[in-house]
Amino acid sequence: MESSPISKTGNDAQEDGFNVGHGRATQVAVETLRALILDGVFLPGARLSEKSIHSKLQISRTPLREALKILSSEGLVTLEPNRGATVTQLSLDDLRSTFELLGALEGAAAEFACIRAFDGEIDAIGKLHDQMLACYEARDLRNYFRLNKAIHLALVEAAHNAAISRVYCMEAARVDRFRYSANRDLATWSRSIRQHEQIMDALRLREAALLRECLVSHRRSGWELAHRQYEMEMTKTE
Amino acid sequence: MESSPISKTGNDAQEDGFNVGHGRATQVAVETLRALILDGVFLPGARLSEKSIHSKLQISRTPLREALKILSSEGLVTLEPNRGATVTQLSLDDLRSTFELLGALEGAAAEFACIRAFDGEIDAIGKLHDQMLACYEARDLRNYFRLNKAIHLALVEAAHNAAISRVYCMEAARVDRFRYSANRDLATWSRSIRQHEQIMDALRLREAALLRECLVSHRRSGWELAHRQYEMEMTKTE
DNA sequence: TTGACAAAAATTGCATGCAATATTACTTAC
DNA sequence: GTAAGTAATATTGCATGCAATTTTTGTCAA
Repeated sequence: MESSPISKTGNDAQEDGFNVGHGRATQVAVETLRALILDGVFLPGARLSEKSIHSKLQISRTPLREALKILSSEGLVTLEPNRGATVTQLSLDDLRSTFELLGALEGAAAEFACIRAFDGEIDAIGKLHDQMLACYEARDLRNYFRLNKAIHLALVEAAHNAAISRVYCMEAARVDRFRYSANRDLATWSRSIRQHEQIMDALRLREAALLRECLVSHRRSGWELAHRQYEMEMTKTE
Repeated sequence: MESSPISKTGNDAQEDGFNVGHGRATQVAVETLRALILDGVFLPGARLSEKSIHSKLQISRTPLREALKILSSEGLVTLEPNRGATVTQLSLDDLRSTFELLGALEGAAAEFACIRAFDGEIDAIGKLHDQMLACYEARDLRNYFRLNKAIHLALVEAAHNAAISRVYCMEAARVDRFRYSANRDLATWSRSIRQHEQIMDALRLREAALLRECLVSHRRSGWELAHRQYEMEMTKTE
């Protein structure tokens, strides 16, 4: 070797140590961006210019563009031809229709779960439920949300329907920010707890129609909270 | 101009006349590939190597790769790292779960449609229904399928729920090949017609529960047909 | 012939350069 | 000062070249 070692085609720009190797940059870009959007680091409406992200995340433009295309078809990012990407801004109608969709998915999942779930799965949901109750007693909102989300997901998965699970996860992610908002009074919180108690009872008895009814009602409450949260964010931003 | 006109960076390879201009290659790639996959030109399991498609469709690799990423998140294409893309092969379980999902979506849409649909929308569905009946009488299978699909779509759209419509279209496309298979005897066909009559009646009366019941029943029949079609294709291929 | 191993070819993944388009800054007339 | 027009700048879209990886081919020993 006569000259200094040339690693790749001008890869010298990448100075950080954790090069994940070949064939993962797009994947990394998708996951990083998705996390940043869902965690609210990139707020709705924010421009995601290729250059700014490139310099921030040290991801080259090609995998970045592929990632943006993927996130766009997930609905997290909005692409305008020759104008670049922005974080998708949900309209109130988007939010409403997505909540109705999630309700439909949970309702259907509930019926299938009553038929197909293993006893072990129901027990596992029961355990999550108990943990969630403990968080409620301790007024631990953060973990309450986490467990709440886990319960709803576990219930959907208990339906043993890959398509429903897949769509549910994707759509739920888009509106999570509004589902788990911090502004809830104790009355609202305790009502949610009571609904979850009913849900657990119906699930344990495998009463499909009843469980569906509980979930529909629960979701209606969830929508009202999300709606308020949405209005609040909008007025705050204005 | 002294030398011969240089158009773009070696764009001379593109000899066909219909250059759509700047900023549309990826879009074109997505739509072309999607059509080719859904029309069965590229069969499930077929490899979609970048080079072969590039030479066939005259689309350069960058927009092609972006298109494949998009189709992958739509579920039409399966990507394996460093191994390229293949047309997604649905397992029987994928097919079942997708049919169940479509049932859930149509069921929910039915209830919303009974509340929200304009009279004009219901009339329009009625017109499609009558046209479909005429195709049945004429034993015009091709147009029967086309109208059948249009009716189901119009019913979902009558729910005025963008999220449900979006997911329905995407998931329905993935399994269309199995829904509208040619191998149906007259008895099956006439049963489907009778179910559609009931659906129209329930919709006109805006009887949500009844309409849901009709759709669930209709879809169960559809699943049985699709299941048979799937088994047939599998045994034929083996 | 079969198996393991290695070289060669093919294929994917990524970085980058240039063209096309959009946006901003600037000039000038009114 | 404002509006319209134009030049300058920035940004996106795409083609291509090279590195990394996988697949195929070729070789030789058992």
